[in-house]
Amino acid sequence: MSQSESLPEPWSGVREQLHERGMRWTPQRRTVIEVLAASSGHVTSAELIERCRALDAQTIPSTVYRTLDALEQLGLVRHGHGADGREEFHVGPDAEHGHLYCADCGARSEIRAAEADAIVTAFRAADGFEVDLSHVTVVGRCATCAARHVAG
Amino acid sequence: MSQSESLPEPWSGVREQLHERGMRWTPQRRTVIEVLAASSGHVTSAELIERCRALDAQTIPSTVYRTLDALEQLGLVRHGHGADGREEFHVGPDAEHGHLYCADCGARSEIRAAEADAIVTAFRAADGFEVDLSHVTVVGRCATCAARHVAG
DNA sequence: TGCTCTATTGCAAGGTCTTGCAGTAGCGAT
DNA sequence: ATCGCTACTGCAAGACCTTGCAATAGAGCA
Repeated sequence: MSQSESLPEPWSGVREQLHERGMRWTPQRRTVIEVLAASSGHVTSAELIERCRALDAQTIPSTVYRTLDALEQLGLVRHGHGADGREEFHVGPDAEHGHLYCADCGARSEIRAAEADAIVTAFRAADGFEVDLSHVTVVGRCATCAARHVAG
Repeated sequence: MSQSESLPEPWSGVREQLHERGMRWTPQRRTVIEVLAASSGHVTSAELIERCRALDAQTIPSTVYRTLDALEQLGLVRHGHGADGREEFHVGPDAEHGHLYCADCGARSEIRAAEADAIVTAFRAADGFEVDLSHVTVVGRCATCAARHVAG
């Protein structure tokens, strides 16, 4: 009863969502979810683990990874790989977007709808391939660095 | 003088290319290059290391990684990240292509020129961003699996 | 409340990849 | 042929991530 379900959307119903799938609500999962609820945008696994440890010093990395897998099955987070290939999580229900990474200056930005459409459409038309955008990081050179490179 | 430079193109001139950059020709590098010369398409770091060990049991992983970095500076190989984020190398001078990976059946294929152009053009037009295609692995569902998913 | 079933946890081991450092050995010059 | 400079190697430590297994503890039910 002292179930202070103080979690903000879209997390308030996680417990029920887990139960519907025969999964369990545990203190460890609660810790991970609290961290996710306080995060926005992208987070690397390492950051997540570190923040969990701040809430609960006993946090075990493998448990965090497995919890994230579980949450991904519920569609509450999505994982992708950053420019260096390390895992990275997108938080939130509308986390469907890819990333751009400038190999020169390290700038990161999100792929916008127009470009996203261009990609999805190109592959669908040619191969019937359905792209999972959220999983993609496109590497290259941003406008500024590309210009400097040509000029210099 | 018994320099049996029996390496096939584009490897025959590596030694000179290294020297031009103030880099050195060592037995370890020769081993890595022999392995690369005998490879085609894509290879993971792990495969590369294993094959090097077959030629020279003393092979040290970190040396292989560093050699690959050096060769990448010469433009002889390019690295990218597979669907699981692990490193993967493209061998050859025309290694400029990305990959498609089906998350359902695991099928892999290369991104063809038409789609590649669509991507490059979309980003250039919108942001002035110059995409490095060889570094990209696009994850999603191939035509077959997408159809099965809709039908099932 | 107490019991059973089994999803999860904690741990340990293993694979991948990076980094710093001291010693080694290419390579150009003498 | 020898010497000096410094790029490279080998090693060790460490970060990141996965997997198998025995023990633990949620959840529903009597």
